[in-house]
Amino acid sequence: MAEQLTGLAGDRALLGRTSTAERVSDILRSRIAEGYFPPGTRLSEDGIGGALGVSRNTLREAFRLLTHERLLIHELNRGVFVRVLTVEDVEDIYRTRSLVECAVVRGLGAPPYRLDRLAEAVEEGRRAAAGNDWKELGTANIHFHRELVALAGSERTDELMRSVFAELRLAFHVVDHPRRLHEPYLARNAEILRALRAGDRHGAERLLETYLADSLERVVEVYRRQVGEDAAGT
Amino acid sequence: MAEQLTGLAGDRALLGRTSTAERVSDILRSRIAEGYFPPGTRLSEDGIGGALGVSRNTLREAFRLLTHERLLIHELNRGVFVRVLTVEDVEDIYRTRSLVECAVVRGLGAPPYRLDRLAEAVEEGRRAAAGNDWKELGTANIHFHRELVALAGSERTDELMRSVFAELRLAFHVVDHPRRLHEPYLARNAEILRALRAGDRHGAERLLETYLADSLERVVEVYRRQVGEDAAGT
DNA sequence: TATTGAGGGATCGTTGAACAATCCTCTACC
DNA sequence: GGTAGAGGATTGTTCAACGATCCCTCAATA
Repeated sequence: MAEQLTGLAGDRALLGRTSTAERVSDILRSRIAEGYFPPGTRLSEDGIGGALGVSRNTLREAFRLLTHERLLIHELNRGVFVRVLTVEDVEDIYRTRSLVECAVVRGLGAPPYRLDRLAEAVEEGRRAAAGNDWKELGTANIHFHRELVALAGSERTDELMRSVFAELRLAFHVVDHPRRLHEPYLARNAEILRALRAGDRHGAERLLETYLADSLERVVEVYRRQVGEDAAGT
Repeated sequence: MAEQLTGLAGDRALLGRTSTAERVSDILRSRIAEGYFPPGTRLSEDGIGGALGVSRNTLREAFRLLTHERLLIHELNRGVFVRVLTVEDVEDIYRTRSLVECAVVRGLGAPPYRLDRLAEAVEEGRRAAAGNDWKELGTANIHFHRELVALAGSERTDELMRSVFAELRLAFHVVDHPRRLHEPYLARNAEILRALRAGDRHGAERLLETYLADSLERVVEVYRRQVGEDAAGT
């Protein structure tokens, strides 16, 4: 009986996941991720609440969840807006990524490492590239780096970086040439994976460091141009 | 005129007023931090709401904010409780600290560094120790490490670690011998500061690494005993 | 023409109330 | 001693209402 109960305890997470606010935030999150709500969009309580058929309180809780993930910003008495990243934000995101991701690789113990999920992310990227789905490739890239962080085995670090990656996606949605932005990094992800497979975490760290520096440069370049255009259009 | 306006823009943060829920959560956060509400305390909606004179809805909003910060946990139909960290939580906190703090020190550029705030935290610790105020010394220790992280100059990293340090304080409140827990590290903080002053970031990183390993060991040791007692008492 | 100020509509912030669902305690019972 | 059930207390959820704030419009003024 005892082991049956402890086995059941694992299912509790599923049972507790029935919150309406979480489901609403899931919907909004994917809408934002797919660009349906572009950065800067205001999400009105009445509009969204009416469309989804949930009460204002529930919706506000969903907003709060997404605000905590930095996908929305909340302005008092004005409502919530899809976050618009500044170039400084993008730079800070990469600063944090470089700090944490490199530290994770450096802090890996002796090989071998559990790289199956990392390899799966590379495969996912290959499939996306083969199908010319560049947005999907961007998602796969993010998965790769999330799995990289997961190698540290720290729940908190995972959560910290998850929100950073979610922010990064906001930046990706502003740019209009996803292929130029994501394609070069597929090969470099594979390269990092190869280095880790060989047990060369030092080499992997170096690769990662230049990877992030290059990626930042490119994102900022494209991003700055895009933001400039938007500002001119306003 | 233009430069006056850009100068004014910096004051906008001050202007951004806070909602009632935020103010309530500020109050509760500092109460929790100072140990007024020890871990495990149940915060009843009626009790707190009545004492603070806010409605249940507003209070629940404040609870949600703090739950997102991991300071409270929410049990369905039972209410919210001040979080009780498990030993695994403490270990994960230190895992994250070690990862990030060491990475920050390693990632410092060429000296000299802006160490005034770090030095101020050490001074704060000295004053607390001189006054035999060991809880205050724990706070000063946390300040030291927060300022250490701030050297990276990353807004996101700062915020990430702020919540980790807030959690850590929860652990500190469980132990009953704060002197044994905090006193040894005052000298070691000063030592790290000295290494950084000398521009020896490599040495500082090594000091920090052993510091965190030792601190974790001691906290876990004391913590495990305390938690064991509590479990026996229940 | 540009700026200022008043007014109105829309939206958000907060409260209070209501009712359902759940938990906890205490009692009665076997 | 252990169990079942009743009752009270607390939380979960929704709704309606009102005040506060923001934004837009428009007229008055320099």
